[in-house]
Amino acid sequence: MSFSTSEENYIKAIYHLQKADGVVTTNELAAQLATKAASVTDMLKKLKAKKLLHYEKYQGFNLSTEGKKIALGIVRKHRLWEFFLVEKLQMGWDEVHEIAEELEHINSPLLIEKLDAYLDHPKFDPHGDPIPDVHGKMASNRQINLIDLETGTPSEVCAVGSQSTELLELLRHRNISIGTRIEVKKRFTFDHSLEVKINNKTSFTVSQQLAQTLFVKPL
Amino acid sequence: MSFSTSEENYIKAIYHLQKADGVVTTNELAAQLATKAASVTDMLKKLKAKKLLHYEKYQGFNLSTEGKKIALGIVRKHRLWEFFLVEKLQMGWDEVHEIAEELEHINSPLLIEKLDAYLDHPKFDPHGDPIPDVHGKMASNRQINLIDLETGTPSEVCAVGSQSTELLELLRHRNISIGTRIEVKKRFTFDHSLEVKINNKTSFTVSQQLAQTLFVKPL
DNA sequence: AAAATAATTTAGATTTGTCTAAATTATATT
DNA sequence: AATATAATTTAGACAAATCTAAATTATTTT
Repeated sequence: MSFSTSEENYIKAIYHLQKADGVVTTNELAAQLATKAASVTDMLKKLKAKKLLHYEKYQGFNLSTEGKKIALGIVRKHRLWEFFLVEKLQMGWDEVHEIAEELEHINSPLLIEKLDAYLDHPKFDPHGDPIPDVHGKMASNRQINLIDLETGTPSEVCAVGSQSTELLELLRHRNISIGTRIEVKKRFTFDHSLEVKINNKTSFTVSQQLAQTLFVKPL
Repeated sequence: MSFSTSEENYIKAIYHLQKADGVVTTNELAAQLATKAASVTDMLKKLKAKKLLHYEKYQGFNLSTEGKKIALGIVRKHRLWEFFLVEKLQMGWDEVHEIAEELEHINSPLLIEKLDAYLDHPKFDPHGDPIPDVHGKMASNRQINLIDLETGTPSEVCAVGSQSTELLELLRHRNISIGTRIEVKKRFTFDHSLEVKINNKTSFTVSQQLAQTLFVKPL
């Protein structure tokens, strides 16, 4: 079965709102989609009829197992395209979201598998969010971008936003790899660079660009 | 101004049907779009109101200057995406059309300029059709794929479907470049390879894959 | 627990793009 | 030139997705 762009947007929005297994309300969803509550109610009936969500009048709603599967497929497409736009087309990570919102509705499993392979099966998108695999599985890490790590919080490098040789060369030179302990010592607002200490030993400066491609898990 | 997917499909179909400056008829267009004549009439009124075509009841129609500009923009997107799918994602040139039909409606001038640059400003898509530039200009060559060239017709190499180093290496080795005279001597149906003669001198065999990336202009 | 307020749903209308069936216009045939 | 046929347009209906305004249900307040 295949879904309209509108249906897909509702499914994705519910997915993001229901975090874990919470229940979503009509007004919440209407706000998220910049639409009216009445429109949401109409769509809920349709999605319920298609067995994509659990919904009883006035009681809130959340995605069924099938609905979650659909949502993860859309999230997968969105994040793979974002990765492509930043990594291959050199777009800024702040200007790719809207374009990915359109690309995510292109319907071709073959295309997405080819794209995934071409990008070398990335695990995280440029914002650090994990990319679900074909079966909907993804890294559940509560990871954040190094640039967003609070000063003084010990943490561990858990992902890199790119596989480019240039980046890997720099990381090797700095002795940074997955699992390396890292802590922000000081931030310079002028150029958004950071002074970090790794493995409680070596200290050095990290550029904004590098900090944006490194993902860490606070310990 | 921006257009719906449906409007864009009508504009593109009219563009392809009106070849040069011919007039298109309602039934023709209905057949092309697999829709009914009545639906076409409805849309024609809308497009006329938007000044995208010249249309008088019962008299046929064709694109206005503005309409052609829109059409060329869509054709540009379609062919750039096809090039991307074949060249980068390694898809077969027979399986990319439908996907490009969806991708061509993504609306982001920045995206298309970035994609064009990433692909190294290709002049022809994988089927040998010229790709319009940002201003709608394109090679007007009546060129065809080498694989479609009739046996015994002298012709001239006028484009290559890719800029990959692997291809360029092979072409240098074979002494083939833009302007080289080429003629098909024999075809082998088993593997679709061709025996060709270049510059009326050297003969050798050309694989199906190579023949599909070479474009020639019959003399 | 009743009244007031907030959230949600229903009813009915609108827009876009489509359709069928009927009416109109153009073209071809005799 | 009149008639038959083919092409096109009009009229009216329908589905999807949205909206406003009114009605209903839930929640909060006193």
